[in-house]
Amino acid sequence: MLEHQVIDSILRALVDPTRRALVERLSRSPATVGELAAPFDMSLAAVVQHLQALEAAGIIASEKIGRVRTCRLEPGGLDALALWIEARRNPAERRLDRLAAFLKAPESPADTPSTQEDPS
Amino acid sequence: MLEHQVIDSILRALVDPTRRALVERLSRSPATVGELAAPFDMSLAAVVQHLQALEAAGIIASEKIGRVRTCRLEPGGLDALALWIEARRNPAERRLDRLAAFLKAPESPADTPSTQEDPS
DNA sequence: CGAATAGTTAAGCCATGACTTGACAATTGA
DNA sequence: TCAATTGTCAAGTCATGGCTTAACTATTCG
Repeated sequence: MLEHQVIDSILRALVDPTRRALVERLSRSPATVGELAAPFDMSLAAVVQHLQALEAAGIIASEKIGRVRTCRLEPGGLDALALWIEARRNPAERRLDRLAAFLKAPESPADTPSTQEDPS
Repeated sequence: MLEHQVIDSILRALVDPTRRALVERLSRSPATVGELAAPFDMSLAAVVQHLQALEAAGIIASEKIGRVRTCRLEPGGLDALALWIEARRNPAERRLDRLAAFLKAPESPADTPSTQEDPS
């Protein structure tokens, strides 16, 4: 998945106030779907849909034991967005993007454009 | 404006890919509306609307000289979101929220609930 | 087993947001 | 002054996203 799309899904997840509240709740401790839904004035199904969006974005993870699903915050789930922001904060630090790309490169360090280029 | 709403408007601004591209462009250097619109396959009016959303969110600023408007990135425009993310990254640092609130408190440091409470 | 619990999925409704077009305003150059 | 440039505003169209209800699955308890 391209970094660009990762950031897109994170932002689409966080733009909803209910999902932000869920993230804030989970930043304190893990919780079950029922516990997470309780404070909200909406159906359980709606909360489940929000949780699915957060999980698809890699912001939370969950495990189902028996009939109960427990959700927790995914540690590095917001890193991509934090890096994007930091890169725009000070343009001089836009190298951070390359660093991030390098750090999570899968294989073949030979095909990276790196610093030298355009030998035409 | 409450911090909660600031974060909301920042996220609503950044969730659109076109507006993110505009921010990325402006993170390199200021530019006029026409220059900003050029790379996009959409009407100038649409780009203007995007720029208004970014400015309303405090992410960019602009100044009109003659008939040309020049836009630039607003230095601290993403700070509120960056702080929110940082606070969720490590729950132990959720004190950052209080710190941020304190630093931009207008007056009357007497009405802050602070740490002690519920003397019932 | 049978009923209650906990969650999941699907379908549909409705508000919001992104884009278009067209009319308009204001500045600048010939 | 007239025309081109640069942007702005308003109204309307269309797709997307958030919520609901209803039907359904899977687990636990009596």
